[in-house]
Amino acid sequence: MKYSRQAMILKLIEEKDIETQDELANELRANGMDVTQATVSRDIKELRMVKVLGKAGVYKYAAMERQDAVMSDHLIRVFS
Amino acid sequence: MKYSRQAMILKLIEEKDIETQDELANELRANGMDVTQATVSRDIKELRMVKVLGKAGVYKYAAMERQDAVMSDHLIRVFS
DNA sequence: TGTGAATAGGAATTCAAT
DNA sequence: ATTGAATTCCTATTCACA
Repeated sequence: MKYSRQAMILKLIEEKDIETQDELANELRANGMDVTQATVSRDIKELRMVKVLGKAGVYKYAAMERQDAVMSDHLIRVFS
Repeated sequence: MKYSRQAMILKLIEEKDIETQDELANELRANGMDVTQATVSRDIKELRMVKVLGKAGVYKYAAMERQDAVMSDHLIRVFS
């Protein structure tokens, strides 16, 4: 089921640094969710996730905060 | 020169939606800066830019707001 | 350092199929 | 609608070099 999987994705990226979609797919499978990279890619798109440069200078996936007001999308800020 | 190119990159992504690094390289060349995708990739990394889902449901490059305080980098917000 | 050419690796999409 | 397999496309990095 899609929504529990997407919820799991958001949880996973908070708990650990996920560098690739394959890695995320592996984590999901380790949590009993059978899924491929293609689906992870679609989930990432729906969740409007991004790949950001982490502190260690390594790329990792991150979630966007929900924002319902009108906004531009060429300026992004990282939050604590 | 690297810094004027990176400044141009930030300007370009504000002016128009850039979907790929090749497209960005083309724009830079159209502005007299001879550059390849490899360098654009490195610039994007240094600038901590991200690829976000734009309003039209199409991916585009966007800049991160400067943030010097300590912060997590798994939660991102789009700004107006 | 900074860069390009080439490549490897990663991600988005197509094309079924359900 | 949702997904996987395969493919295409895109990006990060390697390797050489200025």
